[in-house]
Amino acid sequence: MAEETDGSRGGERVAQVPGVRAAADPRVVLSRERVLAAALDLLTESGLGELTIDDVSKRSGVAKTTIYRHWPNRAALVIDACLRMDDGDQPPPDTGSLEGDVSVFLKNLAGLLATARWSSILPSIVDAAEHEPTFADIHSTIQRRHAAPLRAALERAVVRGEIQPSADLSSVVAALVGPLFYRRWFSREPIDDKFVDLIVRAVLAAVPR
Amino acid sequence: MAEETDGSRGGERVAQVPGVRAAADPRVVLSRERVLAAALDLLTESGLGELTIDDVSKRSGVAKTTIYRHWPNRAALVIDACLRMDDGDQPPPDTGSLEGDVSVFLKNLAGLLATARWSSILPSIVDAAEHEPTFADIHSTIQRRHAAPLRAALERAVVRGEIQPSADLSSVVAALVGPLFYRRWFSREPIDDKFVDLIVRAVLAAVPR
DNA sequence: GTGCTACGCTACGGTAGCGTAGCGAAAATG
DNA sequence: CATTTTCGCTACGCTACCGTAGCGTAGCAC
Repeated sequence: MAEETDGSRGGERVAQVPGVRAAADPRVVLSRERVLAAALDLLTESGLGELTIDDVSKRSGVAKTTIYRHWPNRAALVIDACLRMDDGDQPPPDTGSLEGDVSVFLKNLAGLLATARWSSILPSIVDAAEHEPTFADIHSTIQRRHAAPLRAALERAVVRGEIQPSADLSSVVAALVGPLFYRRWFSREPIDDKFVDLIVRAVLAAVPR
Repeated sequence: MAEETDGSRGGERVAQVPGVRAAADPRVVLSRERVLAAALDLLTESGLGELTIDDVSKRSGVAKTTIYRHWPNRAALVIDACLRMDDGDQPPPDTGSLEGDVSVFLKNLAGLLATARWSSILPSIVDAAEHEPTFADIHSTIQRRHAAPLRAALERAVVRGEIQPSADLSSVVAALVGPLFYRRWFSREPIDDKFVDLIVRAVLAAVPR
C-alpha cells in the first residue's frame, strides 16, 4: 500500500530475490522505523485527525521530504502506523480449562486497556471506521487479530466438550469483552479483578455445555 | 459556555427577567435551530474533526458571520451540538419485573444503535474525550443521562428485593450494555433479539438476590 | 576509491479553514 | 411609523498543512 508506483523509482533493481522484498539499505529501514515510531507516539497523544506530517518530521528527526519518499501521502503513513500497532496483542493462554483461559485473557486485557498505547489509539480508528471504508477494513483486521486468542480458547473448549458446538462463539466473545471495553471507553471506570470475575462467572454459566 | 462575554454585546438589556434568558427575537431562535440541526447532520456524516463552520453555513443557509454572532468559536458550536444530541435517550421502562425492564431497555438500545444519529456521533466524542478534558466531561454527562433509565430500573429492583443491596449496579450496567456496544462499534455485527436474551439471562442469573 | 542511493535542507505553490470588518437590507419591537 | 436588532454578503488577513522541486552532502556497496 505504501509502495504505490514503485517501479517509477530506481531502488528496486536491488531486490533481485523476489521474496526478500529489498531488505537492503540500513538507512532506509532506520528512517522508516523512526518515522513509524514517532507517528505512533503522536497518534497516542493527539488522535488520528490531528496527526500532521510536519509533526512527525519534527518528532522523528526525519526530514519531511524523506517521509514523502517512503509514503505517497499522509493517509498511507497513518494506515501503515495503525497496522503496525501490535501492543494490544496477547499470547494465547492455555491453562487447560475454559474458565482459566478466559480469566487469564480478560485480566491481561484489563491491564492492556489501562496502559497500552493501543487502547488510546483505538477510539480514533473506531471513529474513522464509522465514516471511511478503508478504516473499516483496518479496524476489523485489528479486531480479529486481537480477539483471536480468546476465540481459540473457546474453540478448544468446544473440542474438549466443555461447550456445546451449537453455541454462538461470537456472542460469547462479545459478552466477555464488551463489558471491559465499556468500562474503558464509555463509563471510564477502572477495571478490577472482582469485575472480571463477575463477567466470567455470568457468561460461562449461561453458555450451553 | 456558548455565551462567553455576553455582556459585551447589547442584546441582554432585554433579558430583564433573569430566569427566562432572553427568549426574545424569533430570528435568533430560528438561526440557532437551523445551525444546530445542520451541525448535527454534518457530525453524523463526517465526524467531529471534519466539521467546519463553512460547511455548517452552507448546509444551514445561515451566513457564517451570523454563526459567529451566536457562538464565539468553532469549539463552542461543536460542544453545543453534542449536548443537544438527545436521540439516544429512552423513556424509562417500567414493566413491573426486573427482567422485563432490562429486556425492554436493551432491545430499545439495540434499535437505537442501529439507526440513531447518536450512535454515529458517539465514537467521535469518545475519541475526543481521550485527549481533551472538556470532551471527557461532555462524554460522561451524555453517558450518565443515557444509562439513567437502566440504572433506575435496577434500583427499583433493589427496593423490591429482587436484587441484594450489596450488588454493584455499575458493574451490572457495564455487563448488560457493554456487549451491545461492542457489537455496534468493535465487532460490527448486527444485534438480534437472541443475542440480547443471552446477555439478559447470563447477567441477571449472576446478580446476587 | 568510485559510483549509486538516500538523506537533509530550504524554499515553494496551493488550499482550507478560522475568525473579523464593514455595509446595506430586512425584520421585529413598541 | 421610527428605532433597534439581526441578518446576509463580500472581502479580507492569518495560519496550518499538504505535497513538490532542486541542490548539496553523507553513507552504503562493490
